[in-house]
Amino acid sequence: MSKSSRRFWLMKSEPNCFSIDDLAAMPDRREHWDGVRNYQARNLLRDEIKVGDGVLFYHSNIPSPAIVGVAKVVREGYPDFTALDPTSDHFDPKATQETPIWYMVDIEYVATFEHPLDREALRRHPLLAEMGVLKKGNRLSVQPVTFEQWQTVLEVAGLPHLVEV
DNA sequence: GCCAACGTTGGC
DNA sequence: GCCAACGTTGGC
Repeated sequence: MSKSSRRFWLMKSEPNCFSIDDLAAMPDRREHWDGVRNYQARNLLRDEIKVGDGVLFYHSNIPSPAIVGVAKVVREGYPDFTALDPTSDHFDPKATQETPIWYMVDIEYVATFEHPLDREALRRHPLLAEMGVLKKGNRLSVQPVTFEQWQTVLEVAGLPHLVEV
């Protein structure tokens, strides 16, 4: 098989909450992507996102929102235990062991861009201007990215060798 | 801080 | 099942 079946995603995080530096600083450079409380994103985490998929790490809710680096999926959808934890900010009283409702995946740090790709840079590029993250009102915290967009982001970021990582 | 867009909730 | 009210997201 010449074409791999892996897919590509963009995941948003507020860096004040969890940044790419935080991911890189984890002991094994891995962390679970918890706290997603939107059904559309939940369905992606539970059903679509597979081990080996590529992740564009996006920092939101800051003066200059941007794609700041790359990660990869190392564990597929499993119940988001923070929904069961009454002390968690992400606690959901409707979630139970039997019906967890919310799911998460684990990702592993791959690289940080020397120069983050901000929204202006994305808009400037014909292939990237179509990305969901640029669309007005798009609030999905996990969203699909095409291979072409993935490849282009890595090329623009000066890390073309990571396209196949 | 503003506000548009969106998702969820709950009365009816 | 409709829809208004509300809360949240997130760029600017």
